Order: sequence, then C-alpha cells, then structure tokens
Amino acid sequence: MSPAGGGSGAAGRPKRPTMVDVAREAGVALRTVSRVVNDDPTVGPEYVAKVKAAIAALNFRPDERARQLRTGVTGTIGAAVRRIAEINPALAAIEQTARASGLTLLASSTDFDEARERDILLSMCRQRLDGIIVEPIGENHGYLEAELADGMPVVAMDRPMSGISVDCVMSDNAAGIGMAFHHLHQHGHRRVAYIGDSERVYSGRERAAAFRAALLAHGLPVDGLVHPGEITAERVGAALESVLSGPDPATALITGNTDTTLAVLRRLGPAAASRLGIVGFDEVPLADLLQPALTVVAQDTANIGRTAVELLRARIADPSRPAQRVVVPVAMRVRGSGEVAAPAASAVNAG
Amino acid sequence: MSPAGGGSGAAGRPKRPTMVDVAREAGVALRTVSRVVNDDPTVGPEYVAKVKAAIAALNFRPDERARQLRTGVTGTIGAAVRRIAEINPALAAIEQTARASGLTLLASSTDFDEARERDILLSMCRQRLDGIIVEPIGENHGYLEAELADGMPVVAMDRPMSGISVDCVMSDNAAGIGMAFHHLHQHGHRRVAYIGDSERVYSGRERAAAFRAALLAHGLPVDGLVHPGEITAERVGAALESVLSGPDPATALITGNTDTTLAVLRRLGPAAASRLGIVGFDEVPLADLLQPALTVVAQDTANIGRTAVELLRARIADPSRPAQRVVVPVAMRVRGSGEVAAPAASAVNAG
DNA sequence: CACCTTCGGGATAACGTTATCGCGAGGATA
DNA sequence: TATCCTCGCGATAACGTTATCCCGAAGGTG
Repeated sequence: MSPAGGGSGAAGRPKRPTMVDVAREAGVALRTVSRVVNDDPTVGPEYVAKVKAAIAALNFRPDERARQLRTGVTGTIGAAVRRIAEINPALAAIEQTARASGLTLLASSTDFDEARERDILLSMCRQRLDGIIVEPIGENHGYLEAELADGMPVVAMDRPMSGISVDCVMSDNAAGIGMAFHHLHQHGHRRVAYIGDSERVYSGRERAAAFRAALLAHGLPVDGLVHPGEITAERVGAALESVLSGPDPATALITGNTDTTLAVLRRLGPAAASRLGIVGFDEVPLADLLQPALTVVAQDTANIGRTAVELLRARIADPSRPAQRVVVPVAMRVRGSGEVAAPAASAVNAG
Repeated sequence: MSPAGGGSGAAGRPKRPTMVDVAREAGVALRTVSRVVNDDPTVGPEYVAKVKAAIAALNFRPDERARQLRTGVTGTIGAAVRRIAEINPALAAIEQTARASGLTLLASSTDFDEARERDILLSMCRQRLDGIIVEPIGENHGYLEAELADGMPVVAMDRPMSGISVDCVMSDNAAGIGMAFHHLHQHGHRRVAYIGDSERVYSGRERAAAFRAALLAHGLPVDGLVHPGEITAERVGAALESVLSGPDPATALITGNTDTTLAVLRRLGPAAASRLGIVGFDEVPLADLLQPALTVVAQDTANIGRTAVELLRARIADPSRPAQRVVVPVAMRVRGSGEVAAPAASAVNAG
C-alpha cells in the first residue's frame, strides 16, 4: 500500500499540489498565496515573486470547485434546450453573451422529454448554478417551486413555464402568423392552410389561434384549413392530402415550425412545392438553396438568446424583481416560395 | 445590517438549509443524514424516517459542489467542439453516451479560435472535470502537458493533438477521398477537381494528400486540380473559376468538407451544379432536398462521438494506459449529384 | 457470567479554497 | 519620545459535504 498517489498501479491520481503546498514551498502563509492568486494588490512585490516562483515550481493550478464552494457562486449558468448539437442560434447567442459576461455555460438537451427536462433542471439546481435558462417542454414545473423560493434564478425561453412565475422571452407568434397570412393574401391566395405543431405545445397553440384569427379577420372560412398535431411524416402527409384535395383546395400553406416545413417539403416533392405559396414559420437551414428558395417568418433568435441571458443576469442581481415577459418581433424573409401567385381561378374567386 | 440573508433588500439569498440543519431538525448526527442521503443500508428504518421527514420539512437539497470537493470526482466531462448549437451528430452522440454512463456533459464552442480553445480547456482543467473531449483547433497544445501529467484525461476527436500524446478518434479521411474519387471515375469522369479546407488544418492536409494520391494512382495529371485553402466565397469562387475554365475543364468536383460544399453549391447555382459530378466529404443538412440531391461521403459521426466517450472512460479508469488512435470508416451516400455522367468528349478523351 | 464479535450510530477530521480577524512594524503627528 | 494610524502579512475559521475513526449496545459463545 503506497501512502498516497504513487504513480504506479491502477487509479492512483498523482495528487495535485494545493495552496498549502505552495505556501510551504514559498515559506509564506496560506492566505498570502490566496492573495497572490487573486491579484490582491496589498501583497509586497518580493512576496509576490516568491509565491509565483513556488506556483511555477510545483505547477500549481487552483481548484475552481473549492473556490466555488467557499464563495458561493459558480460563475456558471445552465441552459436546458431541446437539442444542443443542432442549429440553434438562440443557444449560440446565449453562449456568446454568457461568455462576454464572464459566465460559463452548461448546456444540456432535454430532447423533448419531460422527464429528462426535470432531471436536468434539478441537477442544475443541485450544482447550485448561478441561474438557469430553459426552453420549457413539460406542462408542469411545480417541482421547481422550492428552488425558486430558495432564490434560484430561472428564465424561460420560447414559451412560458407553467405553474410557476419566472421571466420569459419569446417571439411574437401572433404577429408572425399574421404577417405570413397577409403576405400570401397579397399574392392573391384566398385558400390558405396552416399545418403546425400540436396545440398541446404552447407555441403550437398560439400560432394555430393566430391563424384562425387571421382567417376570421379576412372574412374567410376556417373549414378544414387548420391542422395542428404531431410532426410525423404520416400526420403531415394526411393533413396535406386533406388540404390539397376536394373542390376548393388550398393554394398556399403556412407551416408552423421548421420540422413541419421540412416534412411538408419532403412530402410534396420539388414539383408540387413550387406550385404552392409556402411561408414557413421559423428559419430553415439552407433555405436559400432550395428551389424555390423558402420564404419564412424568421424569429430574431439572436435577440432571444441575448435577452434571456440579460433577464437572467438581472434576476441574479436582484432576485426579488417582478417576473417580466419580453416579446421579440419577427420578420419576413422573402425568398421565392411565398411569392408564388395564386392560380387565377382562385384569385378571381374571392377577389 | 441584517445578520444573515434577510429576504428583503438586494442580494440577500435566502440561505439554504444544510445537512447540519437537517441533523438538528431530525435530532440525529450529521453523519447519519449523509448516510440517508446516500442510501446507506446500515441506517435503521426509524432513523431513515426521521431524517427524510426533516429533509422534507426543511426542503433540503444537497449541494453537489461540496460533494464533488470532498469525493474528488465531478461526474462531469467537458467537450470543446467547434460549435455547439450547430448540427454536430458527434456531439449529440457524446451527450447521449455520457448521459447513459451517468456523466454530465459540459460543452463549449471553441469557435475555430485557438485562444478560445485554450481558455476553455484550461478552464475545464481548473474545474477538475473528470475528463475532456476536444476537437482540436490550435497547432500547439503543449500548455496541456502539465495537466496531462497530473492525470487529466483528454481525448481528441476528428484530428490528433499536436505536441502531446492523447487518445484520438477520427474518420478515415484517405479512404473517404479514395471512395469519392473512385465513384466519380466509375461514372466516366477523368477531370476531377478537389476544393477543400486549408492544409494548415490536419484534416485538410490528409484529404488533399489523399486526393493527389488518387490522381496519381489512376495515372492522371495533378495540374491545377487541387485547391485547398480558406473557406470563403471568394477563394472558393476563384478555385471554381480556375478549375472549370481553360481547354480541359473539370467535369466533376470533390468538396472537402461541408462548408466548402455549400460554398460551391451557392457559387455554381442550381443549373451549373446539376451538370457537374459532385461528391461532398461530410454530410450536408437537407442534402436530400437539394436538386440534384447531394451525394456525399458520410462520416460515422455517431460512432465517433460514442468512441470518444468510451476512450475517455477507459482513460479515466486507467490513466496509465497507452494512447490509442481509432480510425472510423466512412460510407458513400448516393443521392444523385455524384452520378451525373461525364460529358462524352471528356470520357472518350481519357478512356 | 465473562468475553468476543457485530452492528448502528456519533464525533471529528478532512477536501482546497476564501474571509475574518488580529498583530507587529513602520511612518506621521503632537 | 510617546501615540496613533496604516499597511502588510499570518493564524484560523468557515463553506457543505464525505470518510475515518471510535464507542456503546446487542447478540452469540465458551
């Protein structure tokens, strides 16, 4: 049995030097080492030199965990998003803004799974992160109540959280759907259909509702044109079938999110797609390379991510401030697919 | 001055209960609380009940940081990749594999920036993560030597690290380029050009070299067909110009990575692109929706990510094992763009 | 009945930092 | 020259856990 960390054998980590070792090596007090490490200006130059020499000699690097335990802050914020490792400009903006603020980012994928979301959020709380940004998935976040009461800062992104009151930043879904509809209407379309996410999801609910409102506002019938639901090839295919067949088929589509847009494009194929007016809600990768290039309502994702971090920082600074909701405007990106004119018959029909 | 954490005022965090508080509440010793929290079976049922009641009453949740400091392990591995928040199946696989192993993942973007990479890696070392996976960017990682000596496990992904000896998992670049070339050659192409990443980058070097080797192996001239360099619209455009003009223009292209592929497609436009044989190295999002759909040499990114975690876990378990290099096979994904036949003249020319 | 083992629980010392004191030396002031 | 600061450093107590002892009460055995 070697006393401590002999290099040989199995799991013998070499045992790193600590501030105590540095202090002994430098012949100063432990506290002085700490001061030097933290650039405390009240240390005499000769002491600084001695300590720095000892640090270099022993190859000492401070243990961030101990510092965090002692000071109470981790300098780290968590982000629980649906998927890291997929295009997510909001997450990119979060990372960048966090870095600019001197914060480390701990990002995890909830994978659209409510149980995973819960695990991740509670794990982040156990780690005493300085704050958490979450794209909520579940429909009940009451389990966070105790953490909120203990002062854990939480900000919701993309949709509000249910059961608890936290800051929230999200896109102007209603305005976006309205813009998309108006755009297609201007190009002569009177039969416009909506296919999107399930109304069990908050944003799906908002967007479907906004679409119905747009139809009503233009004095158009709603019959069979609104298709929220699961985003599977089958469901989307069935919705397309329903919408494009019959005596008065739709001449244009609004797709409620990226996955729906892609499912629709894959199902239609290039030829059919090019004959319809199509506006997607949310950006699609390579939208410019498709034929026709895809017109979308783009969310200001960078703004959303940045705002999320700022809301979080504000709450960290003042945990008692009232919860706030920020709505971020959206913008049309006109690329071609939304400007396909309605067939004359249909346009005349309702003109 | 409130004594400690009064709820009113500015930064007054409510002060969470600790194990000591739970012990007092339950009327047991601190150690017993710890045992209950860690499901130690040697605790009598009535004590378990008392402690659990106290935990519930005080709403106690253990501080993971303190546990980490005491036990020495963080249960967290770091991943320094080029971009989180962009499509990265390897990172997705890392996250999934890590989770399956009970490890938390801390992912950060190096953003192709050597200085940032260094900051991130050293920060991860300061946090005493259990291990680090890195897609190396810089050309000199000597600054990690001390950490490696102190037993910090590191695994390189996609390319080896320079200056230090660590485990590495990467794609079979040479075979992939060979396959791409062979594929185009089979479809009659004798003038095949390569446009790819700079040879300052390891993978760029390997792929350009493999392409030259393929030309030589087929007895074809190399003159002006190999274009490694920065991936900018200008540079790629110039390379295309050079390759497609002149008396004997290329009839097919191999693009050395995703960004190059996209730059080439954007520059060519759909009409010109559809007349060339094109095989991309590495997958492209929505490759199936392009026209023609894009044929690529796909890396087995899921395998790479999984292997990276496994190598890391093996090294954590046995820090003294010799460094290992794993090469992962690649595969053609035939979709159309690579099967455009060479124009008759050119095919006959060299037949 | 004495003794040895086992079992369940409690004091207490770590883990590696930072924060709170206090103290001695030096210069400024009366 | 005595006194009062100020400055610079050191001893020591936290931070919230887990790990190492140790000890008292059972229970079994000679």
